[in-house]
Amino acid sequence: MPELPEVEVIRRRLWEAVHGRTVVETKLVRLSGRASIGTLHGVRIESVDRRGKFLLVGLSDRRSLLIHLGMTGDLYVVNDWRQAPRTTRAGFRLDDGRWLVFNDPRALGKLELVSLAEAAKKVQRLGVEPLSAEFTPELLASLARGRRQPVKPFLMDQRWVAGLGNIYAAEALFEAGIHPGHPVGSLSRARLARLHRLIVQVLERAIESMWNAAQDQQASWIEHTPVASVYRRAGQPCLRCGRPIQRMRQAGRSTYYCPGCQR
DNA sequence: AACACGACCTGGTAGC
DNA sequence: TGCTACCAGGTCGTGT
Repeated sequence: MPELPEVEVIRRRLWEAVHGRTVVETKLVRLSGRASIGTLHGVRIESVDRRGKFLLVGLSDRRSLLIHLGMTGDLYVVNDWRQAPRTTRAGFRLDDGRWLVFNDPRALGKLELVSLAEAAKKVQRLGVEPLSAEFTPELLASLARGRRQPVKPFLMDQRWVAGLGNIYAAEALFEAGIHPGHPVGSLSRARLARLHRLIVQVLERAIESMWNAAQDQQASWIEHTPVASVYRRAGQPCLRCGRPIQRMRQAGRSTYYCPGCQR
């Protein structure tokens, strides 16, 4: 489920819950395939950072837990191991008795324990952070220049801009009034500037609204996106013009858009 | 370059 | 109720 806003909210909740705590026991469950890690104990959690859709949990032994949540991953703290769901893949007991749980029903996530240098290297190939000062209309324009690729797959490619996934790419394009199939390189400067602004806005709004919602909940996943004007709304009327939202296939993924509002 | 497609995995739901 | 088919917020590798 996690794109940038979800991962960011998870990061903030995690930081509040675990910073300065020491891991005293590791439980690995169903941890095959993409997840690999040794056991972990006696190390203090010193930081929880995010880069794109990756979480980096910095440890006192100069190593880092590098986590990608895949499609269905979640990371949170429970008071008791018995509260961890059946689909849990790893758990870390903290020195206050609580458990940091990596829950991942579809098991498409990744969790690995690497050196700080290795972690840095792995996230190095990611593109610009869309909520950083580095992400400007000019940068977006220069990334787009000369590319004939449809704008939506372009936005979802983590090498250019890191953190947008299927939902927020579709939502930002709807807000910007841009058709997802429009070749990114032939969008006007003004439209790219508008897209830039709406990417930032859509992400910030989602973080804010989920962060507020997260204050009330202890451990459960924030169920749905606060901003879904088009995503998964095929056949339903567009909130702006009333025409039915369309679904199309792009690069193997569903794209939702309004044929009236998006050109 | 820009796709399509399959692999990796499991669960929810719509339709019969 | 039970079965099937399709859908799903991601990434990676291969083929065309």
